[in-house]
Amino acid sequence: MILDAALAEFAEQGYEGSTTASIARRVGVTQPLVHYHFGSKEALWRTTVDGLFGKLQLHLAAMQELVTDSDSAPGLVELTFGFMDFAAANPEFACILNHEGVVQGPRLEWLTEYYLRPLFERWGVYLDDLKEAGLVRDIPNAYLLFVFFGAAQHFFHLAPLVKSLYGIDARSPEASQAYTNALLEVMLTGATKKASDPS
Amino acid sequence: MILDAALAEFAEQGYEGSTTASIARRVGVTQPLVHYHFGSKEALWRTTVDGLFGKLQLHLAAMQELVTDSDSAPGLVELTFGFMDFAAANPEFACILNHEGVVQGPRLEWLTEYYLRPLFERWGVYLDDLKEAGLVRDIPNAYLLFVFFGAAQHFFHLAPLVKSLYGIDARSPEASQAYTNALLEVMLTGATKKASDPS
DNA sequence: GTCTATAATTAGATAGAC
DNA sequence: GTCTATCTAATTATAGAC
Repeated sequence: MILDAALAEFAEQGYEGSTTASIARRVGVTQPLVHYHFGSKEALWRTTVDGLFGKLQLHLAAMQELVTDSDSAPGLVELTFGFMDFAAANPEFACILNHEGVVQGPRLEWLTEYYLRPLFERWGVYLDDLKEAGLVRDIPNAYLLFVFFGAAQHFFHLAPLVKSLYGIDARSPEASQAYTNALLEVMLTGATKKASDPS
Repeated sequence: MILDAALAEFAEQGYEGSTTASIARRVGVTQPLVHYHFGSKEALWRTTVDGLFGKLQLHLAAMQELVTDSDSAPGLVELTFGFMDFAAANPEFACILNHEGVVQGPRLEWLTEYYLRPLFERWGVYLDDLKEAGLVRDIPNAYLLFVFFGAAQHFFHLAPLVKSLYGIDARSPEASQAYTNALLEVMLTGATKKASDPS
């Protein structure tokens, strides 16, 4: 499938570093075929990203169905767990965001407008509710979300670096689960040991 | 200065996406001049990264001089503050790591061996000490450090995305300081509000 | 749909004048 | 040291056969 190869290539190399010839080589077809199907490199990139965010939206919608409560706390938990789940299973998501988020330009504007702003605003509404209820600290959403967002993605995004440093396969189910637990523990209660903790 | 332009280009575009012609254009010189000074694109990349990590090491050494205590806690605090300081002032650091950390290869191996493993091991020694002293939770260093590392870099690394989403200039001194405070608060005590907190 | 052939442009790198 | 000129290979994209 050309789109799978394109996702892998764009995730690893970024838009500028990717070539339609290399994408074609991954699938074992010729380079002009990529243009026949998608028109241009730019159009291929958009179709690829559309597919990725479509997958995220489907994943989040499936999780959100389980939440019937009108309260914000379960909504935030499901959104957060759902996102971490997705980020662990689809490291290309973090890779593409980390490539595109560093330079202003039409691709970033498009990503923000269509996909990222709605996602962050959904999170923001939950957080505002929970701050008002006195359950979450009074830290601006931009900071709170980037702390979570950065920590949630880094481990999976930089899987080859994790492997090189610690010999851990960050994309294995065991490591994913363990990292998710560690992150949520730190996000909820901090990394320091409290007097009330079990020794 | 060619090296400054190279750092900006490699940070924004990654190695594959960067061109020696574009780097030359940033400084207003011709493309062959880049080769005259550095020999090849690969050699230019290494010289650029050497300079960046050299700057980090100088920065950390200057901070560490202030720590005379043999205890681990002040050492960890200085290393952590020093790193965040540096990451905020040099967002290219995070950009380059996020480009190179996603694909196995000679550049990543070189980065890990020469610069990243020593840095992470230094952090690890402090953390092990503090875990033994019962001050830090019993979470593997790989997880603990990637939570911090990811959160610490994300905000500065994705400054254009932060701008696009929240209108905040992540690289301004005020935002840097506020984000650093927020991150340390969450890392130390979590994002949830405790009964003991002031209302 | 998938291929071969190829056009137009751009890449990294070298030679040689000043 | 910095330039112009240039080589070779690779890039996006199109035309046309099957």
